[in-house]
Parts: sequence; C-alpha cells; structure tokens
Amino acid sequence: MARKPISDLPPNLTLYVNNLNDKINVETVKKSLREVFAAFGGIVDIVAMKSLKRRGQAWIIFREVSAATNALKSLQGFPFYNKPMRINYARSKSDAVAKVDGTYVERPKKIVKREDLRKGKTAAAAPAAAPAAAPAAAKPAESAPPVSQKSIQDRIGWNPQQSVNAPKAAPPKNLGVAEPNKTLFVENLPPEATDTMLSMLFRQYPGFQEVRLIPGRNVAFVDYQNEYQAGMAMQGLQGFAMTPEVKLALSYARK
DNA sequence: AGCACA
Repeated sequence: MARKPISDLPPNLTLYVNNLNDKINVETVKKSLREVFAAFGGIVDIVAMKSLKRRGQAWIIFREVSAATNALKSLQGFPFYNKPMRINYARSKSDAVAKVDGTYVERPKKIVKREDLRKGKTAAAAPAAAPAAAPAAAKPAESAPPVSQKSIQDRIGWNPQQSVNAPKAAPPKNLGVAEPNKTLFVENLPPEATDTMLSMLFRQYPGFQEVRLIPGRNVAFVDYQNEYQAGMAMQGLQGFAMTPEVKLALSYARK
C-alpha cells in the first residue's frame, strides 16, 4: 500500500508554517522560530509579516533541503506559543534562494488595488460600518499565551501518540511514586532539542520557571514554582513525542 | 484561513 507522503508538495528549501499565534509580536516569533528551526540546519532567512493577510504564517528558508525535510517531520504539530505549528513545504521558491541561484527576477511592483466599491449593493456592502462602536470590554492579555491545567491534547488538539507507530503509550514510570519535587528530570531528549524548544513545551504549564538542558546528555531539568505544578506538567507531558521516534520520559528530580 | 519576498 502506498504510504501517504509527508507533504503533498514537493520538497523545497523553504518551509511554509502556519497556525502561528498572531497575538505574539512578529519579531519575537521570528526569533523563536529561528531558534527552534536552526536545530535542523542552516537557516538563510525567515519571512513573517503582520498584515491581515499574512499574519500567523512564516516562511523558513533553509540552506539544505534535507534540513527542511527533517524540521518538517520533527516539528510538525509542535506547540509553539501554545498553538500547534502546521508545516508544509512552500509552494514556490523564495527570493532569497533565487537570488543565490541566479534565477531571481525583480517582481512587479505591488499593484495598488483600486477601491472597487460597486460590488452590487452599495448600501448594504458599505465598508464604512463604524468599527468605532465596538470597543469590546473584555480584552485578554495580548502577549501572554493563555495557560490552563487541562491535558496538552485537549488544549492544543494534538495527540503525539497518534502520529507515531508506537504500540503503547509511554510508560507512566514514577508517576506518583517518586518524591514530588518542584524540579522535573527530563530524559530521552532528541539531540536537536534546544532550550527554546523545551521552554515552549514546559511553559504551557503554570508555575514554569526555567529549563536547564544538560549538554551532551540528552537530559534536562525543568523548574516549577512548586511540586504541584511540576506534577501537572509531568502528567501532561509524560510520553510527549518530541519527534516521531523519541518520547519524553519525565520524573521528579532527585532531591 | 491565509503561500511572501516591502
């Protein structure tokens, strides 16, 4: 049987990423994207914009297609500012690479769209509908992503288990057995794991303080404000598939 | 939802 392709589009040096959290400042997003994606290879540039039509999306331009492919597979669905990234190959070649391979042609200047207001009804379609009348009272925090204590699957709609051919879920190891500790011990990290990547993951749980990646050992420590919060994070992320092959193993750190 | 390059 034909296995389904990793993407419906042909491999490309550029990855198209969407479903990004557009509440986050675009420069911040670009920086974080760079940190996360750079773990898979050299990055030429990242394009992201904040206009209505283009927000929530980014183009990650790699130096090698293999790096792009790896990142696509490994980071598919990865919770980035609390939203699972959707990743695909870009449909076309980025200007940045066209400039390098000599195929770049100056693209036509943006055609300034003439206001075409006579779309049929003039009155009903009137765009003048005052935006002033809606100053909405309840506006949530604009930069801080919301957090809750529900399981990660419920919140981000991503079940790492189902994207994997693993017969069983990760072993619940020491859940409830080991001495609770506000510091978690994380094992089974993929070699591409970075501080940023881990922060993205663990900061979703209230009380997150910091993550300490131990170089060369594929393990990390993650601090929360108290044992209870550490426990919530541990339950939520136990067995989390960092990559299709590698699942996190979490336990309380030794005192 | 939305495939850009200013």
